[in-house]
Amino acid sequence: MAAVRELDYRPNTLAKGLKIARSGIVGLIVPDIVNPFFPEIIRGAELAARPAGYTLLCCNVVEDPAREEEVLETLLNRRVDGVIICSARMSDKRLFDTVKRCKAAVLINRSAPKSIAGTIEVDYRRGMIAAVDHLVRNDRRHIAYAGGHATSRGDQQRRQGILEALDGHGLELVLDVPCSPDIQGGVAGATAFLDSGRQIDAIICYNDLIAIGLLGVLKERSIAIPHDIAVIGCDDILAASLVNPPLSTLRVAKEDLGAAAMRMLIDRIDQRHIQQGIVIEPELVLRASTEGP
Amino acid sequence: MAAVRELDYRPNTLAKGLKIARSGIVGLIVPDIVNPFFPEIIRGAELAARPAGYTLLCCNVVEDPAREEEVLETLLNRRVDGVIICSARMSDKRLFDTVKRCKAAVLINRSAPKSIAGTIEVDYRRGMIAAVDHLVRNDRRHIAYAGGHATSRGDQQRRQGILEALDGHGLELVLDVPCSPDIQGGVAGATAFLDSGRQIDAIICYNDLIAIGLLGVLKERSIAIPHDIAVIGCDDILAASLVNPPLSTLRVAKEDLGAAAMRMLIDRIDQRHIQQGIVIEPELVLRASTEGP
DNA sequence: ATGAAAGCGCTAACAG
DNA sequence: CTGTTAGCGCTTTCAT
Repeated sequence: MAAVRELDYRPNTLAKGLKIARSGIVGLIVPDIVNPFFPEIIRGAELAARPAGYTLLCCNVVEDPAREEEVLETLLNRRVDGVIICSARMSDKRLFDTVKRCKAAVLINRSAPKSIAGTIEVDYRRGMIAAVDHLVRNDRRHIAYAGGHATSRGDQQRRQGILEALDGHGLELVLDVPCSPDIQGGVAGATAFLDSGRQIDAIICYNDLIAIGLLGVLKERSIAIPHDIAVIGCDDILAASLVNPPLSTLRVAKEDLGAAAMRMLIDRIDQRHIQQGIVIEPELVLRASTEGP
Repeated sequence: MAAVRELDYRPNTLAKGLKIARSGIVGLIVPDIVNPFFPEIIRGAELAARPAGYTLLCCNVVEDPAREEEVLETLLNRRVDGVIICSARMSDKRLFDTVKRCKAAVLINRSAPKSIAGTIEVDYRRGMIAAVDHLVRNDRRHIAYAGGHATSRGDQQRRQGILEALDGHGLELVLDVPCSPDIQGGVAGATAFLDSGRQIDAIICYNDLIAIGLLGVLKERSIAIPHDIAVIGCDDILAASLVNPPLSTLRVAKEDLGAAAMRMLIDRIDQRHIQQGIVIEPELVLRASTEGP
């Protein structure tokens, strides 16, 4: 102990990791760290990781599937003890093949055989049913969807919920436009809606960023919200409550989501497969971009 | 090569790191990943790190100096090749002592002897002088400051610029209230301003989150912005342009900042100390929370 | 050119 | 209970 102080000795975590075959690092892959949805997940995950002695290595893949694979490969070579992947865009086959090589894995918003990875999914289907029901209750009949990437599992679930609910009301989806999941995507989407010439009185968006971009264009074109067109987003990011008019949205407990994913991952690392899959219910938050309940 | 395929061999980065005494990991410490200022820095840093073969290990210290030290220690034990620290809150002594043990380090918004660490600083002093000048030019005479943590170097620089500019106009700072650098901090700050009973016609905020929280309270109390009180934020986060009224602010090139820090760090890792310190000039962005120029 | 061997710093197993 | 040793998987040096 005297020598420790004398030489300012620090244990070398690398060497320790090599010996005990555990790096003490868990990876977290997110599509875009600049999208405010993900930092809260990261924070939840990190808050759960540190007390358990793990360091969180979070990687941003800037919405690029090739980079997603490359990053996952890097993490595996670093012998991370486990990996959490948010909204993976890879094909099932490639994803499962790679993830199988991990000691432990948890997928957020993607399903997988429980032997390969634990899963945490937001029930966007149910959430979107609530959103559509609310719109129809307020006499909206011409509903459009500003969707996300086709490769996104969450996008498919949202669409499924929307179609199902519309069907229940004897309605059809007026328009379905894929958008990149950011403000620019919403701007482009809005233009596509307006240029289509179709009658639209409500737009549901894949996420709040798209909704915010859309809102900007509609206001510019002097379209009254919600009078002419009601808008609903998804995620409930900070900006959703701040824009004008404030945005109705599906709130997702993002920090809880991250923490739950991390706890599940640690359970799997320790070979305790207590819970195999968790489903989180989003909550419909009504603000001025749709009329009251 | 046949065997490589056969056995699905993957090089063990840990073992390699142990041998060559380079982990290939660079650390990035940010005070709060949920504050939209930082994800853009992270992205810039990551985008610069990957082509150079480094993996970015980004750590969130949730505005807690104790955790800041703990995290830095963890990174050192992992033998990271270098560290970038954003807005470090530690005392000079502790910070320098720890950072000295790194192979390479870069500090963002904190100064240090160039032998210990490279630095990237935003010239908040100059930025705030521009902000005050603009307010005074529009006949604001009773200016208050919603500041940040006293331990923040950036806070001191902002205050210095404000005081200097006010002095040049023969004015004094009406009120100086420290706020936690988030929306709640702005809400608390607004209450403190209003309860002070002092006459105030402009408020400059440490960052946009504080300004946004403040804006909410002012609107609630039916105070007209900018007519009664002008508000200026700092950072130009996404939400700044979206709130009502849109927020005037000091724009900082966040992604560039992160990328510049990473390039400087890599230079230092490679023993090329090309640039020792960089100063970034913020840009005054005028929106409706202050009157036009 | 290709191959053998030493050793990075740690832990776990074993001997004293 | 303390002390020694082998070996984790890689790179680098040295001998063939």
